[in-house]
Amino acid sequence: MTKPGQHVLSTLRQMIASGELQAGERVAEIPTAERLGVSRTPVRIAFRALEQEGLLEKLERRGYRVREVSAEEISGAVEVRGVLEGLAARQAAENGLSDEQRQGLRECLAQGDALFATGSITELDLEEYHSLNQRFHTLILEASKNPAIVSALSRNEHLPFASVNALAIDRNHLDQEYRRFNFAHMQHHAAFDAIDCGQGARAEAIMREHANATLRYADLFSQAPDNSIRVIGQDSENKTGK
Amino acid sequence: MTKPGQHVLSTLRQMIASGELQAGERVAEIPTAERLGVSRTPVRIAFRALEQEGLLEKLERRGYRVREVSAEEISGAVEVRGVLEGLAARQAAENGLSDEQRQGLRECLAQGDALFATGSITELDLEEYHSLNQRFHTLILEASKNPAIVSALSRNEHLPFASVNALAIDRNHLDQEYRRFNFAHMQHHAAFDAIDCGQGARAEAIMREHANATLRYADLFSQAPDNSIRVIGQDSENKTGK
DNA sequence: TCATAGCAGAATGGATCCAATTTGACGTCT
DNA sequence: AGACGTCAAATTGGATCCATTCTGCTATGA
Repeated sequence: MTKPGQHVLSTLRQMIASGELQAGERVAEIPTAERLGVSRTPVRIAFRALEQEGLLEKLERRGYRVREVSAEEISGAVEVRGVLEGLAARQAAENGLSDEQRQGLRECLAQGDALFATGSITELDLEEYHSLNQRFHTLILEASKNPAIVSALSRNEHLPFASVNALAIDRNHLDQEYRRFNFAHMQHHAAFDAIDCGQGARAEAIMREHANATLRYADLFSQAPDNSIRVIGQDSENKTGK
Repeated sequence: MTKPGQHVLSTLRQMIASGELQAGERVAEIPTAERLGVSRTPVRIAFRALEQEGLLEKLERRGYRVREVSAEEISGAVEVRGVLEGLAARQAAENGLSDEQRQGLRECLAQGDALFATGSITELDLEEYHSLNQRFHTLILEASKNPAIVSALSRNEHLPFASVNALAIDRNHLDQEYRRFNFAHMQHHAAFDAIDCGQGARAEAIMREHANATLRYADLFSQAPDNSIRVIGQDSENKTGK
């Protein structure tokens, strides 16, 4: 923990993503500070940042609340991600890839090929493919040489992805997940091909559609959010309907 | 000043946009706090926010520095704005406009028509058109019903727009500005027509190209030989090449 | 019995205090 | 003369303290 401030921020992010802080739950500075063993100052900073990221919403004079993300919001964010990564792919195609960028993308594709070669996939492989996927997308963003895309995306990075990534892997239907990720991987191949050939419009179209692959489609939207407002603290059993 | 914290933030933003804090200049918490007559706490919060907005960059253990925005960065941000507003226009076309949205957009167009009807334009008119323009764009973003677009855009709101909007009006060539804004206004008409007819793809294409109208094109990039963008203000004679 | 006023508790926002770390300079040694 | 080590100044980061304000309950009066 070389940077305690950043540590508080990422810890809270993780607590939200993991569901330790449930959607709709109220969070206050003092209990959170005590819980994490730090002072109120870094917590205050972190709350502001998390509000910016869309993970918290401010209740005037009553602290913050973990935002509930609706299905529409997620699909809207996915669409935003689609056009931005589409733009990135187009600009990457127009700029041309450097040798190391091409190399990095090819490695991602090859490692993915190896993963899917067996015809089945384990839970562990999914984790590995996930990091592979992240790397591929990051490389395309870099290749666009447009930092504004990253900025615009960083807002959505946690809102849809923290929710979707935690949710989107259905470990009870690994065969179904296999097909979904295999399809996404094929889109990666197509996107790389288009970028490497300098086909900007095609690369854009592929990446734009590809964003939808981060969803499990209708399957995703079946969770009922709890509308009750609770304050986190030591007495969480005291959350009776009051 | 009901919200001093917000006040500090917007004051600093204004100081950067107006050039009172020059690009590349270092800013520290204590002098800034004394200058604004507040404590270090709100300044610290504001610096974090300004860093997020891309107006400041952090120097490790040495405070912050006002970022210099390159021409490439601005054109990249404009392109991001283009695809996002294009997406908004398409979704607005797909969703259909509500009666009041249609009414609001038509009012913007009519007021713009009145402004341009005389065939010439004064500096005052430019200010008015500017607010008109803002309203039009905001209405389209609202009509998209996709808050993620606004989120993604808010990051870019200050970086390119604070610079470009202040920059982009060349008060010495109002006739040229007239033609430029007239063209932009025609694009507004076209965009509204496409949205109102439910032509999503056409609306998207128009708004996407329209983003470039926020630039003075090549003219913009010929003023700063060092690639840095300067803000025109009251003391524009002090812009010696240094 | 219901409504209103007042009071206590709680929570944020800002100010100040303390600690840790880095920068830059100065002096000395090789 | 140059380089290295040490020291002081400055600056951020975290912790604590005080003021303000909002909420919710309670008590009293109609």
